[in-house]
Amino acid sequence: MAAPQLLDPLVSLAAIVTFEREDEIVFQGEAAEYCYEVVSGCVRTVRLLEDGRRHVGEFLFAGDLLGCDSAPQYECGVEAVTPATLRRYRTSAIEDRADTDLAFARRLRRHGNSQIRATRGRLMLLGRKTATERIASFLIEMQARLRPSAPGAIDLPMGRGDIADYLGLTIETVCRGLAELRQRGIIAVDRTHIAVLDRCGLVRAGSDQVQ
Amino acid sequence: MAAPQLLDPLVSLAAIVTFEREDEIVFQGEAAEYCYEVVSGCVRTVRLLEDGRRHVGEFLFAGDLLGCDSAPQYECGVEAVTPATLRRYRTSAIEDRADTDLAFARRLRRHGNSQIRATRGRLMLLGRKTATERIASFLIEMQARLRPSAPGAIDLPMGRGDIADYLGLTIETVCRGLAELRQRGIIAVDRTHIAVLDRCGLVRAGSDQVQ
DNA sequence: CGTAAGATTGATCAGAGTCAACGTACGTGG
DNA sequence: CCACGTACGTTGACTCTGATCAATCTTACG
Repeated sequence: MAAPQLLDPLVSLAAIVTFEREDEIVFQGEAAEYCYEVVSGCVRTVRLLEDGRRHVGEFLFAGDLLGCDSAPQYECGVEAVTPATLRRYRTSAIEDRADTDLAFARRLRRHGNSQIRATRGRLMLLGRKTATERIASFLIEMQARLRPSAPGAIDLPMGRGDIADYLGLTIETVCRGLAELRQRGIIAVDRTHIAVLDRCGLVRAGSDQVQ
Repeated sequence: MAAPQLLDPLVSLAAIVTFEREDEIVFQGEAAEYCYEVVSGCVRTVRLLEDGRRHVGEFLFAGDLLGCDSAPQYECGVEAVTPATLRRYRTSAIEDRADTDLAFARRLRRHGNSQIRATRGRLMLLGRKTATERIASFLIEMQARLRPSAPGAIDLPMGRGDIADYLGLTIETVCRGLAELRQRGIIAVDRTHIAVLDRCGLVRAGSDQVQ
């Protein structure tokens, strides 16, 4: 997700915006005037069905981009998981730059391509993996994306409800999956803090090797 | 998925390749040298887990593009659902053109963005919708993408197994979901031929309106 | 210290998966 | 042209994973 320096050429055009925990950053369906780069904190994209079913599309951390897919309206809401600081760009500024700067356009294209690949990987997870496999895959993803405070440590900024909605499960099933991985000696769990004790076991539990 | 004329500027560089039903067009993991445009027929992208679980990423029809995300290897296999004709381009030809032609680069970017949006819509489907909702959404998608032989007619080129792997279900559950929609008077089913009798009912059954 | 929000665990339920039987259409060859 | 065989689709019976409902525990915070 991180796209180092992708928007650096435009940084002088950015407004800095800050949000508290649980603040609404973008509303689903609103006209998509801005896109964002996360400077610090964690945010989530959220979609709702009429009856209240909720889906978290992705979690975004420092360096990640948001809303750069130039849809006319935001197709999902964006909310702050933790206090968060973002740089806000006009969508048109990005488009204009891409329309005049080939190197910038190439980097934007590469970023979009890696987004597609990441999203497609999640389709297999949601369509075909068991609850425990999803949780193991999630921990592997977070370990790769979060700076560890100690080797093997994962400090999750989001609660169990967010994880559940990200993985297409319920809160209770997330708890039970974590408990199972703990009982198998693969991780240690303490609320937001996870310690990976057996990295290979975790990868195996996630069924992440294909073919 | 369709991107009218996107690759037209390169059409003189294309090789025409044809495949029979169930032929392998691209192997998962292979070096991604080519990308394709479907000229006729239907193809599917497929991913496998070690234990044989299968996921169909997408179905592609005439005008749709394939493998244009410039990954170093193909992240999923591609197979012919029906006899199919494709135009084959070197990935490098597309990249080179995008690196020198701003208008082409913009169209390629728009295409990628619409791919991302379509894929994200599928995340909600796989993560939060019931079997019958998935099937209703699938029929709505196919109705929009396939040329109808008569008003309300959907002639599915793919079998129940492919539909099941596309929706994260089993063959039996797909059959039962179709049977339920039939019993509710929303569709008529005859093997590959579906008739939509109650378009509004189908949309409602798919829970496709958000918020 | 009291309260509230979140996490965990247990008991029960239901939706989808599995296993199995049967039906139907199509293709091949006698 | 019919008989057979095969592949695919459908339906039924039963199972199981994960959802739901409920109670308890933990932690953070006023």
